[in-house]
Amino acid sequence: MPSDLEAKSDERLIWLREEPGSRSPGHSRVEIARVAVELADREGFEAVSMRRVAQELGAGTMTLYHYVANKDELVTLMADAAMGEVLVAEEELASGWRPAIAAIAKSTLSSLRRHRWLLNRLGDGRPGPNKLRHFEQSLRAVEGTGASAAAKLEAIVLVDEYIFGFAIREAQERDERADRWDPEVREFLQREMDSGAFPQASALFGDDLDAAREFVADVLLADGRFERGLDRLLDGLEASLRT
Amino acid sequence: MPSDLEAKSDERLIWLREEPGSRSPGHSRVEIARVAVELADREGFEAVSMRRVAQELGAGTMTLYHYVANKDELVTLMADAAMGEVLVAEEELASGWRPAIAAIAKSTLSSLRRHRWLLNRLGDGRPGPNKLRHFEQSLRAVEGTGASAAAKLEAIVLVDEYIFGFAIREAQERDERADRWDPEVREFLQREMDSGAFPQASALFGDDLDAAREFVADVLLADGRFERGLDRLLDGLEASLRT
DNA sequence: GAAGTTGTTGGTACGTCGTACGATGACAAT
DNA sequence: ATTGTCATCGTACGACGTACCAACAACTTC
Repeated sequence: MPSDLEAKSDERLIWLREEPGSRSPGHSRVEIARVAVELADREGFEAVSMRRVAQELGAGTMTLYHYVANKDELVTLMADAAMGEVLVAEEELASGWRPAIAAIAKSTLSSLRRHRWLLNRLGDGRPGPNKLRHFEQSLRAVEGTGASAAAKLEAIVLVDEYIFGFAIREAQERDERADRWDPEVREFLQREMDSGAFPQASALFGDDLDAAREFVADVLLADGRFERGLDRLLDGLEASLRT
Repeated sequence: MPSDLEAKSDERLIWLREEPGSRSPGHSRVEIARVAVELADREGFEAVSMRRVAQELGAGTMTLYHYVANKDELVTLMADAAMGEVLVAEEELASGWRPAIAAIAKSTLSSLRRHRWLLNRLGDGRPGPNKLRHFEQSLRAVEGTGASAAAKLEAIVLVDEYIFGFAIREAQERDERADRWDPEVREFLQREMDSGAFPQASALFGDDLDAAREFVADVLLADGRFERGLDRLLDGLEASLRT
């Protein structure tokens, strides 16, 4: 019933199976993951097929299955590789919980920006080594607050949720702007506005839809919007930690 | 480069093409969307194939293509149908901006809960009629604040982002709990904790991983966590609106 | 009525995908 | 040399989205 894999799995979790290596294999999981991530970054997630990744590696398709049980595990590897990039330098953690959390948050966001395909895979939260490391860092960041375990956990999760939400909306907005304000969409919106059914939206947008589009993009992609929202969240958290 | 459709499209946007109807067709877009949504809710998003939806409808596969140009449009229809459910009753909007926004937010969350597959499609923000209606409602909700257009927009988006983030994390958590705390994952975590590389996490979790798992789920799935986070956000917004 | 037009249906087929199966080659131990 | 096992990957199967087109049905025009 859960949308994901039905788990045939007499197989063990990938993190518990060590990768082949006894007789000098030609590849490795990290190499495969790296190639797959590069491919996804370059040509989009839907370009990542077993055949294509194998080709990119200069190997036969089925060779991949010696390193990975199925495609889902490949994606798990990719996601964990990306998670490895969000770890921040140790010094960043030393300067109080707010800057520390902010640093981790910004690093997470920039990883999500680099790897947009991650956004589609946010739903499946299988923890991997790098996700654990990230979690550990987050805990270190809030160590000094003296808050309860539950409060710490909730704070970390709340910030993560904000990051995901922001990244999704931002990517969406960027796509829309990159599509150069598709005339079809424009026509649709124009018609809807003219119908009179959306007085508030019409008032907000004015009569010039193009200008309105520009305005929306400017607001949503404005520099510092992420930091501003994060600050609001941290303000709320700080207040609730003090009580 | 954007991961989505390369837009062959001499075709027009689905909302600008009226659906077939001149000679009493056997189906309709809303019917198709309804069936597809039910199927996705029941058996997960990956069960939604053109063949399967057609079968569910008692029609031939290719018949669908008379109502819809391709699968992507079917999904667009599904997403907009789900958006229709987030509209709230008019009275909810009358009682001040905070309760109004909160009502809309809760309605949005419950739609995301009913249709988990929506979470995977959050990235593609093609606006449909129901999304416009939802946006209009949100604007009505903040109408009384007297804030600038940009501030209103930013506020609405910020709340939406929180909702998405929350829904994603919650679904993840629910899945993990529903999988009955997979012994493989448990073994992996146990090993990592024992490695000594995660002192903070170890301290937080204690030595009983099962109890720790329960604790985390309790915190993250606690009643009212959504409302609490939302309140924090609205507090921040309220403060920033006043200045 | 008949004939023509055109909306509606869906069968067949092609190229893609994930991957099961099993043949082949390469190395290490005997 | 022989054997066993690791590593590679060709072939094939059943799913998928959908292009193409033949068939049918309903309305229009005479």
